[in-house]
Amino acid sequence: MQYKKKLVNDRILDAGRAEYLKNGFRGGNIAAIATAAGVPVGNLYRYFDGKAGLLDAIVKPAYTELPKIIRKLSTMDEENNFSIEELMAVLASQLLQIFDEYGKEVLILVDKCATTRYDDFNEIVAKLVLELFLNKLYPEPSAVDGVMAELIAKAFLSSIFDILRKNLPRETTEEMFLRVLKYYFFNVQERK
Amino acid sequence: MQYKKKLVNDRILDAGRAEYLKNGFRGGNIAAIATAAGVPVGNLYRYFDGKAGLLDAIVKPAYTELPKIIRKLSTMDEENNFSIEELMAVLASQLLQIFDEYGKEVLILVDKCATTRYDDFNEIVAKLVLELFLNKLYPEPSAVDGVMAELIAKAFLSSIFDILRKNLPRETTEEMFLRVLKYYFFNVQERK
Amino acid sequence: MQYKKKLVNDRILDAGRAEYLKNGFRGGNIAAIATAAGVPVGNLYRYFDGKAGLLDAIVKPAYTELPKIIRKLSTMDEENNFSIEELMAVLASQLLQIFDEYGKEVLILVDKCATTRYDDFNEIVAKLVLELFLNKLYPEPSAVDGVMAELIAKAFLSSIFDILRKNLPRETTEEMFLRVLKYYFFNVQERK
Amino acid sequence: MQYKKKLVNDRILDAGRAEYLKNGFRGGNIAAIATAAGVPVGNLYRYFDGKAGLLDAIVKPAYTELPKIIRKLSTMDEENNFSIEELMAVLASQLLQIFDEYGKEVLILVDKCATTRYDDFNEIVAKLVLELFLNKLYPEPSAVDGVMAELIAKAFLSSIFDILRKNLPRETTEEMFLRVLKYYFFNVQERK
DNA sequence: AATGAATGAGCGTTCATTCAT
DNA sequence: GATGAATGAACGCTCATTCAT
Repeated sequence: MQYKKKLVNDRILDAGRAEYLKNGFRGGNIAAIATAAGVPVGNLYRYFDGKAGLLDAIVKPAYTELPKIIRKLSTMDEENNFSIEELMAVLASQLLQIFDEYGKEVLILVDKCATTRYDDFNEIVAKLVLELFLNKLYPEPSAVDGVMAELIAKAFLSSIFDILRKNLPRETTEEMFLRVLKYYFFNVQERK
Repeated sequence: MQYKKKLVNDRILDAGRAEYLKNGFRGGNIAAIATAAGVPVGNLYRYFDGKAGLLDAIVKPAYTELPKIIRKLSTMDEENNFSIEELMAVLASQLLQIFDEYGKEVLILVDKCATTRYDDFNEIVAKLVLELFLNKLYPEPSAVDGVMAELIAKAFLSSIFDILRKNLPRETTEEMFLRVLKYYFFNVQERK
Repeated sequence: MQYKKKLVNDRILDAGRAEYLKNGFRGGNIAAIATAAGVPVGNLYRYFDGKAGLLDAIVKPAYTELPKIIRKLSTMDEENNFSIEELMAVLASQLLQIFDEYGKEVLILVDKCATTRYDDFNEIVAKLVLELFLNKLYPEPSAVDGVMAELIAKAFLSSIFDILRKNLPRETTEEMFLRVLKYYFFNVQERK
Repeated sequence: MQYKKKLVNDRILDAGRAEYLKNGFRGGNIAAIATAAGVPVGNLYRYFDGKAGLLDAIVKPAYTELPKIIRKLSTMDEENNFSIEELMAVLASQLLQIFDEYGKEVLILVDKCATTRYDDFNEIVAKLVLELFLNKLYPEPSAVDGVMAELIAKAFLSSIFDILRKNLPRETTEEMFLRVLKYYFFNVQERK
């Protein structure tokens, strides 16, 4: 029973991921997911706790992992006192790794989870990125600097997610990541 | 009684705006809008052409005006050959004006119009901003430059909309607009 | 007040007649009637007792008059012992007269009063016509003769109403009435 | 479970047929049909495409078959040059057959399909019957003959449908059909 | 008395979820 | 455990009728 379950489980996850990515959580259709997965609706409910439960299963790992990685980077940074260039390089490689594993899930979180319990994902990640760079960008931030830093963090992320959306080859993605990082975080103080 | 109709009309618009902003178009509930407006459902239909018609009434002006203003800026730029600093100043003041009038509406357009006829708003505006700045940022763009320019246009807009979301006092908003413009478009070539 | 009322009253009746004739009672729209009559909806309700009451006002005279006339014909026939030809002539002229006054109303009764209290109109009139002719057509009717007579009465009426629907000039209508009468009631026994 | 689906399907069809026959298409109530069929509303939509789709399922075969049969009769007539008596006999038997299969459906088509896509049924059938008999009734028709022929075709049909409405035993129905045919189409020229 | 805005029950339809087999 | 038919609450919308002005 368990080995069979794994297969069905994955087919449902695949179909759900595709459906939620295409139509969002609200617009997503459980019957369509079941059909795409080749599973009767009733059975889908044996594997997942309904529409919301399936979303959980698809999206929760990415929802917890991405913040975790950025937090780990923060502690690494505190320990090593990275230069901004070093931080950029590490962040780029870490993001790449996450997206290799959770690319679609992240896009669902970013774009398709309005009115779900995940709709704070953007805020959470932006706040973490902000913390990561704030003291490097604005060592003694004014009020306006603080707002700016927040805006930059969000915009940086939205650019990163835009790249992700483009589904480019891995190397191109990597190059774009680095250019974007440079664009956002290089010589920021001179641009005040 | 014209007075009264105007009042009801506005109450419905207000309630609709709030509902769509909170729950999006799909998630928005007509009965809830009617209740919030203090109007029975049926009466709402005397004022607006259903759920979609109400969205039209709320959002169409912003949907047409914002692109129009950017296009006008493009022709002004062609005529006067603005420096990037001049262009930034004019754009900032124009955006401020639009947002004074259509702030919430723009946010609905940006975030809450998936699966409506307005879901191309972000693309349209991004493309126009891109055209506005492309030749100033990358006079002879490479392929990667082109992608970058597109990313920057989108990110710039998302920052602008983030500011809008913050609902800051007008002067602060203005200052943030200018800082953001500077952040995005100043000395870009040196950041390649 | 009373002289004004007459005018408004008639405009509503006209509009209602047209609407019910076009769309039937169920399909008829009170707001459309009010608009066509140049009267606010609310006022229509001061003149008539709603959608059904307006139908009453339009249709009741015809609903009572047409049977009355045929009944009168029956008693005349009993008194004078008309030949079938004479009866046909009198009936034709009487019907013409009724239709001059209640043409549209009869058509509403015939075609557009399904599910109203008038939906027995066809039955009632057919039964009366049947009585009028039965003893002349089948002096000693068998069971099948009785059914036939009923069918003929109904069919005769439907032909009469068809002519009415055509809205031909009065003389043509009259000629058609006579031909139809002749077609239905002449030498019937030889057609058994 | 195919068996079960068939059963539910038929229960809905039965309930729909009864409801449409009683209240017409417009007046028919989907919830009432579902209740009568012992099915929740939602399930009805798994079987039929809504109110209109259910009407289609009930009525379409009759709508296409009855005209088809009359057309086939027309070509048979052209080939064999039937006498009017022969034509009458064939028509009677064909109609009987259709009504055995589609009796109620035809009555819905005749009386209860105003404002649907089937509301031309009476016209279509009348025109076909007219074509079938016109040259036999009035080989060289005058203008008035033409109108008369049309009236007769319609009245004949309404008599046929009246018989159908009576729900008589099959043999009686057959006898009535023949008498009606004889009544309408025998020695017509002598009744001018 | 006149006006037309307000009212809300009722409709056809959808779809996440449950349940009988 | 697997299946997909069954379930019914909830939605957007209509329109005959009422009511405030």
